[in-house]
Amino acid sequence: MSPVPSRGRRRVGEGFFARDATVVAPDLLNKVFVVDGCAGRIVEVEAYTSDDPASHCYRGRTPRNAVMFGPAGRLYVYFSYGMHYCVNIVTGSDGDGQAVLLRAIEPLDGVEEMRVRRGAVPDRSLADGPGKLAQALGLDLSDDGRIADVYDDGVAPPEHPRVGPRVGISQATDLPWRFWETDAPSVGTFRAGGKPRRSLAGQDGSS
DNA sequence: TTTAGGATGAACT
DNA sequence: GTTCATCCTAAAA
Repeated sequence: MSPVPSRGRRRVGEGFFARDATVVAPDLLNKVFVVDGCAGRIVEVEAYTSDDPASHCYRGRTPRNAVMFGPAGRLYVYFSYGMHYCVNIVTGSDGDGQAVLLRAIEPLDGVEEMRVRRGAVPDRSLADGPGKLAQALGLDLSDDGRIADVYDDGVAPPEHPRVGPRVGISQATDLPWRFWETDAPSVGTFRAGGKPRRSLAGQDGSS
């Protein structure tokens, strides 16, 4: 077993996550998420805070989201739509009820293992969505609450990450708390609601 | 290339 | 009974 990535990668401690989700989220871009020998660079995330109507913890603590109210740096995994899991990393102070949803990663290590779990798909499609990400890394409810392994391999977060409204929710869709890496091939071709506009910054410049 | 709609299980009110 | 932070397939341009 060689997949333990210690050389050249520095583990991100709990202090990193013990900040506001809206701060941690963009800072997580380009970090390396490691699970049981599989690793991927985080290229798309969404922040969820306790003030957020779209967040599971908005209405208070429940058995399902209990982990979110615990200490930062843990995984919050839940089952959604009867078909897939979603992976979050708990942020903020103990008891805050915040998390950052991992939406997409770029496979780095354990690609073969991911492909076994995901099937024969292009690399960029191995984990280019919340559900696929969980499947590729083999995460499920039994991983709820485990310590998140995030590493910094020296690649800084993008200075100007793409920012936009979050996807797939029906509330608070105006909150620009979705961040993604501009050049990541794993992001960009999703469904209508999630696809970034061709020019978020430049706008249409019509006329 | 883009858009639209259906499927599916668990938790919450 | 309703909601849900998604994914996949089909069809059209």
